[in-house]
Amino acid sequence: MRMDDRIGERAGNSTTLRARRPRRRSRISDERRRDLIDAAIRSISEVGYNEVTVQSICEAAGFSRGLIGHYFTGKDELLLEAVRQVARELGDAMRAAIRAAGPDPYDRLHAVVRASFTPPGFTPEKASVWVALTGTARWSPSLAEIYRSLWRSYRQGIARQMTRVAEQRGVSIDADRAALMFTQMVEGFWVGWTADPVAIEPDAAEVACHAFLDLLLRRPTATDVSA
Amino acid sequence: MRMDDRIGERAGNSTTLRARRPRRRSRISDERRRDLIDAAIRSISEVGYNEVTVQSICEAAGFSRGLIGHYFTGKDELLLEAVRQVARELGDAMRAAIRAAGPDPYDRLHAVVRASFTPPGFTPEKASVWVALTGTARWSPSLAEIYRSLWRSYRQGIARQMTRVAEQRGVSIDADRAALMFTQMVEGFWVGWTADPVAIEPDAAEVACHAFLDLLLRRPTATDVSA
Amino acid sequence: MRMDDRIGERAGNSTTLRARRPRRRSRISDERRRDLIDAAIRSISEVGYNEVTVQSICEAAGFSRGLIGHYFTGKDELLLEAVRQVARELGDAMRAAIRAAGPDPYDRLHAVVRASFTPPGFTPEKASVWVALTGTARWSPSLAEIYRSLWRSYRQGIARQMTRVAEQRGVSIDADRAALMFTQMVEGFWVGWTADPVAIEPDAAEVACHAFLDLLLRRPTATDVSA
Amino acid sequence: MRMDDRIGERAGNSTTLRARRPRRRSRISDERRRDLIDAAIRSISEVGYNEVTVQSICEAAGFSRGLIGHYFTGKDELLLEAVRQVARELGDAMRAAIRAAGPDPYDRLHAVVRASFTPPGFTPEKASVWVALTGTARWSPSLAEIYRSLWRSYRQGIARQMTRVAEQRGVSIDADRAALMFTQMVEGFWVGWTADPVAIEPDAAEVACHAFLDLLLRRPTATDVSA
DNA sequence: AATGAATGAGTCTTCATTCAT
DNA sequence: AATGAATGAAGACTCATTCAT
Repeated sequence: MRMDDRIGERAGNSTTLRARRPRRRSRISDERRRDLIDAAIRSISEVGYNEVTVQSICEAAGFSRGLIGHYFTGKDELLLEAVRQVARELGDAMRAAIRAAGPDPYDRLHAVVRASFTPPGFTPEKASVWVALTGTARWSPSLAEIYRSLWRSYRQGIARQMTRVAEQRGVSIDADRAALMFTQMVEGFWVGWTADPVAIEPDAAEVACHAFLDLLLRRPTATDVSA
Repeated sequence: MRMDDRIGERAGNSTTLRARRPRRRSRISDERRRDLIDAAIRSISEVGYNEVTVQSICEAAGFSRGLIGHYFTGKDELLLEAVRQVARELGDAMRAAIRAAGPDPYDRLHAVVRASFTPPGFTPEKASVWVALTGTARWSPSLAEIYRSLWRSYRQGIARQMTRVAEQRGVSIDADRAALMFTQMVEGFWVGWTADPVAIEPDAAEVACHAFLDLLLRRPTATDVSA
Repeated sequence: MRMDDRIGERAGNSTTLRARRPRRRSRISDERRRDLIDAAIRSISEVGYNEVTVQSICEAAGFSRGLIGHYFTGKDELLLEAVRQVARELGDAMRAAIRAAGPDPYDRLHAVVRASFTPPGFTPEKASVWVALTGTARWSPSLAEIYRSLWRSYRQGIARQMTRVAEQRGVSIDADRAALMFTQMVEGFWVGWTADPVAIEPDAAEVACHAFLDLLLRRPTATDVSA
Repeated sequence: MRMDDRIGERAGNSTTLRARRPRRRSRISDERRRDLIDAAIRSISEVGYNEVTVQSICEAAGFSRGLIGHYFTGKDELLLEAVRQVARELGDAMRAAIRAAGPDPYDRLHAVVRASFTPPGFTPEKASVWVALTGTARWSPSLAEIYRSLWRSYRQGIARQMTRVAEQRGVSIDADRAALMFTQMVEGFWVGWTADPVAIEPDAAEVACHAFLDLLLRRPTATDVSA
């Protein structure tokens, strides 16, 4: 199916080509949209992004095929909303973890690590949707945008905390580069777990990321040569 | 399209229901298979794994649609071969880089890093095919197998060299975990570059990975807390 | 096209690889299935079993090509149902004729003959579908089964009535063999009419079959040598 | 595949639309044509008329796919020749049987019966090709013509012999009708054996046809009522 | 003479979408 | 609000045929 990026915007805002009544947002309307989005997430996770069909989604939602047309301009929009939803929940989980970790930047970093590999931030469903997204983003501006914004804000937060820890410890680091290394390692673990869950387990991934932070933020020896 | 994993094996071995001519491997036959595989790689890279069609491949190859049937069981087998080909070339490039780097394990590690982000190992085409693979492997045993084998051998090589460097330097590391961290960081950079080529550039990725190695293998301070 | 005999069973029972909605039998659903089956019969009769296409059927039914997928697993299933339908109607017509003929076995035999060459049992459409079936049954277990069951029951009924007439008249016959001769003669006339309608007309065929019955069931001379 | 009846004529005579070198009949040329025709017969018998492909024929002949174009205008012509060949051999076998039976018309009739259900006239291969023909003749003028001519001559011969026997015995029969009954019974047995070889065996068929002749040609009682 | 490489038309099937009820 | 009937476009695959070698 072709990701039609013109309808990537929110349904409410978009003016699609063929006139379509905007269906004012009632209580039940929101509920159905949500039902379908959740079903889409489950369905992607189950059969894969390529194999999802309107049929498989509506079956997962317990509704008939035709319903989708009442709440979304089409399959593409629904899928996009589903991915957006996952991205939003990932971001929310991170923020919540940071908030819960208290003010200490070191604690916060490790809280982010934990949140990155344990529910509700990391779940099999979310991870597989996310990885499906990464595998398609290159050819879909809308998905790429979702990808960019999640990591951009994640990365910024990480860099900020790293800077503070480094300052606390008197360590000098290139925070931007370190944050980049960190986010891509996390990304790599997500992808790895999805593609090869035997070799890459969430627990090990979490431990590895904690270790990376410590490696990065430990005080170097006098003779240290690292850049 | 459904990745039918039963036909993942080489065409020569598979016995489909309808007897299929074993197609003696002639010179031209091999050449055409190669042509089509290359075209498939280009086509995946151009339009994405989901959007590749027999037509897009054959157009890229400069042949008519029907030709695929002469050299492959079907589209699925061709795509699989294309992905295998990419994986093989990635592996070959790594091995060649190591060989070229000479015997020193430290040089070898950095050579692998370089090869991971510069041609011929890393090319936009290969990277995008690879990332398409990672986004689908979860739902396709054949793709998952390709994924596993590439990283498994890559990881082993890395761990071996890391162990040797650590011994040389008198540093104690958990080589397996370090290798895991390393491979997933590389994977994360590949995915990141593909999905967001502006934020993540191959050069920066390479620098970051070199830095990671140094971080990992530098002599720690007496007070260091890392595992 | 290949007659896939694995899907010869009713759609409701079959479990195909991809789960297929059992399609609740609604009023309109039954009606459409029937429409398509009738159209398939017309289409076979018109262009021949080998030349029937999904398109020719749907055109005959006045629907679009895609509809077939809603009501049948595929073309094969539809064709099989069409042939089953013809066989069923043939059997029904015979039974109805026998019932209408009253209790006398001699009357019943001739009623069967009449029904075998006049509507509604025998119609050009039914005959041509039937003959198409006979020409393919050898290579299709499902069609062969249809063939077998029709004639088996036809033959049994004939043999029973023949036995009774023979008893009435004090004639000794080998009823099974006679029934076999009879059914194959009828079959031969059907085939003959279809392939060469000029030489073999239904009227003549009917007369011939009546004559055969009389020949068989007449009282023999004292010197008769027939077995 | 569409039976293109315009090329039903012999290759040598026909002027097909696209210019085609007539390929003068050399020794080897005739041999190859014959090879291909035989292979076509085997192939029809094996996979059915509908499923025969140029590939299956050429494989059966031990040649490559392209060869067919050298000796026939196309698949259709080859199939037609194959069917013609079968019809010719059936006719030849009947004539040979009659000749071998000597001058007595009664012997001749039974010789025809025997030849109709035993090799070389009747063989599984020939029978299945023949039945495939009967199932398609309705929609193909060329096949219909083959059908007609075989039975026409068969029927004439039978009628002639029946007349002679009837005269010898002083029995009055409608020879044409009797011949028709006879040929259609034979046809019905052929079809029946092909479609349901368990219920209808050649031996039983032969016995039944002998019985039919005796039934037909026995001296009737004074009170006989048959027409 | 024979091969097999290449073509492209034709067919079945899937599926997103529309719409009357 | 929800259904499911119907459409038609798009894709994969088969296969007869052509033709250079």
